[in-house]
Amino acid sequence: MIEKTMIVITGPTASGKSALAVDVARELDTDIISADSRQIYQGIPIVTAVPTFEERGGVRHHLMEMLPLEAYYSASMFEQDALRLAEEIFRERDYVVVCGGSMMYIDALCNGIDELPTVSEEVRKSLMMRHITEGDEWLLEELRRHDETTWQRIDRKNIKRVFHALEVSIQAGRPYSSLLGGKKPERPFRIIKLFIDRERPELFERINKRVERMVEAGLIEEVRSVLGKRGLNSLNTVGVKEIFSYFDGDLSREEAIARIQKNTRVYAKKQMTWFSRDKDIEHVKSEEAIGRVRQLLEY
RNA sequence: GGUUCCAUGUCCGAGUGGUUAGGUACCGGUCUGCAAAACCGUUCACACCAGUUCGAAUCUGGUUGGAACCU
Repeated sequence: MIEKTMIVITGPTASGKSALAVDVARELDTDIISADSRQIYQGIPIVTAVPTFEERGGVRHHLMEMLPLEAYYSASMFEQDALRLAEEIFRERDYVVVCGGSMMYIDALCNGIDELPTVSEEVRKSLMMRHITEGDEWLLEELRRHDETTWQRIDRKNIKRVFHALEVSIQAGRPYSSLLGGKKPERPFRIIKLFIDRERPELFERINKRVERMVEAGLIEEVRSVLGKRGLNSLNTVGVKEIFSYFDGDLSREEAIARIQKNTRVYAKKQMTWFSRDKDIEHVKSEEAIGRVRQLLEY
């Protein structure tokens, strides 16, 4: 019998992941699980490039447009949801396709992520208040008190991470560092991880064009419709912040669009950097990708 | 044609005789819970030509380019 196999398709934004995933899923007659931290939200399909009905080619897509913008979500929650879905799909199929560019989500799904307590609103709020009044130095001292190990090795300029390590330590009642380093879990299925490579000039060209298409498709109106919710993390997204600046009058329409293109390129580069050190990933050229999948699955 | 003003790295932008502005992009990197987040590193200048000076991005003259106003 065939070993259950998860085919993970990732790559920089605008590299053509979604289309490839649909091709593969159709060929294998299975579903797609989206691994995208923004497409999971409802209300911003244009700016997050959610595939249209036609683009989905009849393939069922999971974990897409399923949460209100206010909802909290994380890599760990994604791991749980994706594993549960995969298990369900594997009951009837031998394959499942995962597609997305959210680096940490893919890492959590493939390699697992340590179990951490969910930080309560009370802990988070009170820490936030004190941080505001006492400042970064105080926060660092607190971290040192609660978790010397993490204090030693953390990037102390990255206050977001300092804050998180501290809030988890407080919530757990033990150092954050003591909660890490769990064993890499064994997944009950084979994982094939592919990264779509594209020449940088070509990728950048695709990004620029895609942003233009988004504008034509109603990007600005879409962002206007969520203007009242600005400030939410789900809207701290390339393509949304720049249009907010345009509404504020800080940028002209053209400047805003150019900046979206620029920031999308920056994001694509981050994705490339992240995956460049993943030794389990296979880099494939976009035009060779489908052939490589067939080869790997021994057709 | 005349008068005045301007000319700084990809872009924005400070400096007005003598140590790195800064930001941003590019390039490179970090990453175990909001990750399309957050953070870090390197590189890149003083429009051009003369002159003054121990020393000029900074002062003087000219050249080129630009802006505003006048005719």
